[in-house]
Amino acid sequence: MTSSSSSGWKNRTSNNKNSSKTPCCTKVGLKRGPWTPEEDKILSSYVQKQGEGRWRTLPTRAGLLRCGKSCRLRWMNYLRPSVKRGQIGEDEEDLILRLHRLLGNRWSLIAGRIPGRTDNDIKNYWSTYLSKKLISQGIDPRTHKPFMNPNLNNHDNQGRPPPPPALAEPNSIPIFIHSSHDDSTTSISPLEMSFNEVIGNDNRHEYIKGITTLNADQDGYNFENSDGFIIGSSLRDLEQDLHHHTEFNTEDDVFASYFNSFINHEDVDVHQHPRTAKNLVAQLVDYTVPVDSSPDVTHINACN
DNA sequence: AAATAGTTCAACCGCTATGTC
DNA sequence: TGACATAGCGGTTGAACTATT
Repeated sequence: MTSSSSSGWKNRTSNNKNSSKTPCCTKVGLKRGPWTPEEDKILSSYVQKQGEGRWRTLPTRAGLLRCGKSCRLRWMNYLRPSVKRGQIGEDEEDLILRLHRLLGNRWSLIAGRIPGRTDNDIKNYWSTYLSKKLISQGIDPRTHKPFMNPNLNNHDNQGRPPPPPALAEPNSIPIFIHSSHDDSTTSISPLEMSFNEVIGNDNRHEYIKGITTLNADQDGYNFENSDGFIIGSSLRDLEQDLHHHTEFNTEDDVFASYFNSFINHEDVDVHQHPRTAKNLVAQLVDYTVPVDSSPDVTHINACN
């Protein structure tokens, strides 16, 4: 649907619950509702010439009868050349699911990791399609875990029970993994995280060693995998991501300390707080690894 | 063919974070 | 340090569209 084809946008000003706050678009003479192709053209050419920003005064400068907020939204969500239109692909859907499991409804952060998609796109796709898909699989879209209360698993209108809960997704962000029988670590520049996961039973100690690298410095970080995705854009984002999503909130100080050591390329003694270290690495190494099944951390070390 | 129900998604709102003075 | 402006976020709305009865 293109907004420019619609015409009946109702003025909702009179319906505002809080009438003491005046929405910016209620100013007399300012237009609301769907944008026309002419308005799009004016806004596009103005922003391409003058650049983004100063949205409040942009409408006057550009000759648009819109509020700045509306102009910004139209540009960011629709007119920007980098905005990708069309169907969301399987790979994008998979990434949205995994990022949502980690980040929750933080649409902007999720969108920031999916080139060309806006937060509005992701949000709409989630609420109209993905959340329903998870529910139909017996998975709670808020927690990404199977519904605990069987009453929530509604039978369909023909009395059939819902399908069984989906198994955990396979690790779909490949990282470099090799088998090893020793737990020594190998340096990988510029920063290495290592983990060992015991497989087999107690009598058969076999380790899978996973190694990945995170290029981080004071200006930012990137975490690239073989899918070609670069996850993350700024150090602050990463810090916020991790702090908001650690399930060990009571250990925030330890977590912060580990994290600071990590970004400062300092060695960390993981044995004092193994659970927090495990959580940190689980979050860093692979967005798809649930904390419950994340591997045991044996080492976090800096290398130059 | 018409009525109704359900879905989609652009655009809105209120609120918060951040920057500037 | 506080006031104000601005940018950006997540939640919500509702017209347009599509499917079903």
